[in-house]
Amino acid sequence: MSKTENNQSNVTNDGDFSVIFAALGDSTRLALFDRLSDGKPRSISVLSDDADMTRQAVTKHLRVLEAAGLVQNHRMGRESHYAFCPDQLKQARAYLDQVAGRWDSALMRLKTFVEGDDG
Amino acid sequence: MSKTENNQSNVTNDGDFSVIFAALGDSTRLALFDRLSDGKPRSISVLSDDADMTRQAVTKHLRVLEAAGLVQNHRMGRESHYAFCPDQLKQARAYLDQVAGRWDSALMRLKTFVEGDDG
DNA sequence: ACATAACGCAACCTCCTGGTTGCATTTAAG
DNA sequence: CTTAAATGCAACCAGGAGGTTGCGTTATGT
Repeated sequence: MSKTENNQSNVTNDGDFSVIFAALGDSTRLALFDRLSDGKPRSISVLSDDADMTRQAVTKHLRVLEAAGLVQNHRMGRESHYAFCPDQLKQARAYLDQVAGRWDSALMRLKTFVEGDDG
Repeated sequence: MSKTENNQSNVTNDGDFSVIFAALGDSTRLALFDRLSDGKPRSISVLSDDADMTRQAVTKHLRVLEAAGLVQNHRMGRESHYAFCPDQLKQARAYLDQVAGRWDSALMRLKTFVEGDDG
């Protein structure tokens, strides 16, 4: 990815975003994230109750989400509560908007080119 | 994920979205997708030239993107061109918007509750 | 005080993923 | 026609991801 091409991708670091997407790229984790989006923090046990896997597996998934900054963890007494964290979500949305915008303007350029060529 | 809770996630199938996010959840693939977002289709060789891996590896990544519907493939003579495909991107954006919206309205409810409680 | 609920840690296992190599095939170029 | 480019296919490999089990530790509740 260097100089042979008009590289205007302008993305400071794809890597960061790929971490976010990778965290959401598992159906179990996406379901957990989706469930926490109502704002209510939940303990690991509660989140594990209706999952068809072990508490430990859910714990691992929650830690992946936490490492990606999508979720926050607060220990309350003997239980550890995980809560939705919107920052990285906004980042991901902004990135996808940027990519979509690049595509749209490419379409615009093509359209005006064709129209100018035709008319 | 059943009935013990006010499950309004309203997501028909988390799985589909997780496939999209998983496809974007690799820095190499995200870079490829980002690069194709300018609308210009590119051959595998061109896309492999400035990647620090084998053509076969790039091919595999492109196929993952294609399987997720993020990219389209058209064979042109002896070379196969991959082009950006915006549909699934829009889907992913819409989903993230939905989640963010759920979070925002949860915040709103909390805010009005606190204000009503206080004043 | 004691039982138990909620959790962490670590070992372990299996399978998928990212990547490579070698070779065959199709297509363009000279 | 012959050569080289662009790709496909298949086998293979190492490492990581998802998941389980067992056990220890810390709080809660009674």
